[in-house]
Amino acid sequence: MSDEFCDCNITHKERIEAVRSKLPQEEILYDLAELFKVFGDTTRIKIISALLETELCVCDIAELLHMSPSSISHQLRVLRQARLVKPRKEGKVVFYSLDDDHIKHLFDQGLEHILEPRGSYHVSA
Amino acid sequence: MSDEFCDCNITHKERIEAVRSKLPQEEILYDLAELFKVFGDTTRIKIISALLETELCVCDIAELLHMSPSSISHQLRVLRQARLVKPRKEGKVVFYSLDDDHIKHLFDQGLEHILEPRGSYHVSA
DNA sequence: TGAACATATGAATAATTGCTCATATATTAG
DNA sequence: CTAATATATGAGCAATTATTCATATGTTCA
Repeated sequence: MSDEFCDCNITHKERIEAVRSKLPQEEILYDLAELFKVFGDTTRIKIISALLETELCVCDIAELLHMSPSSISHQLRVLRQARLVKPRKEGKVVFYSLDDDHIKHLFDQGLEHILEPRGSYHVSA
Repeated sequence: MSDEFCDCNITHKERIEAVRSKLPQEEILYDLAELFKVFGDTTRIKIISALLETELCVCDIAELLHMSPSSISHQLRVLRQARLVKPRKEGKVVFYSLDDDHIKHLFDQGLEHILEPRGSYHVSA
């Protein structure tokens, strides 16, 4: 066969096709990876974690994380574009808060994985 | 004050300290970002999505995703180190499966965010 | 209007990362 | 043991990205 990407002889064609038919659309998986990528940065996770408590302005967050307002603003833009936070303008000040509560669920679900006791495979060996 | 990281005058000290006292430990947040980072790649999300259906060997996955066994093996190592997948050896063949079911919850929670209708802020404007 | 300030953004740079290629390890068959 | 095969891994390269610095935008107050 010419349409092989792996020179192995042992691939289970039926199993592969069964899985392929059940996979979400390419675009969905791409967007999903993009979403997780946004969570996958220490600065942004800290911002999200802080906004889980209360809304904060850009300078509050900068002060909280000991970082420059500029870098925070850059990261808030990423979070905005991912629909994770929303701004509320009050004069010169912009307050940010979380955009919906899926975010808390995602965050907590991640925490559970982090904090759970190690499985047997990883303990031994 | 000398310990300011933001030259703004408007930061709410009390609010910042209140949030700071409630933030998870630095290390927890770091690990959490690392976990999400693992989900934040298209190839790895596809692997996870496939393993949600059934266990697969390295070559199955390579064939499924039209990628080289080498690149899949590299990514499986990342997934292993994050305790997201576990190997099962059968002769020369190594079958991978998901390590626990937090993973499905995380995956589904992410999907919900992706698929939900856009909020009002993002729709208008 | 103009100065001060909070935030946003573009460009540049340093660090990270995913893939490829070459090679190593491990298992099975002969 | 040797050849063949499935997987793992190290080095190198190209692409992505988080931060900094300079500058722009927008709001308030005199």
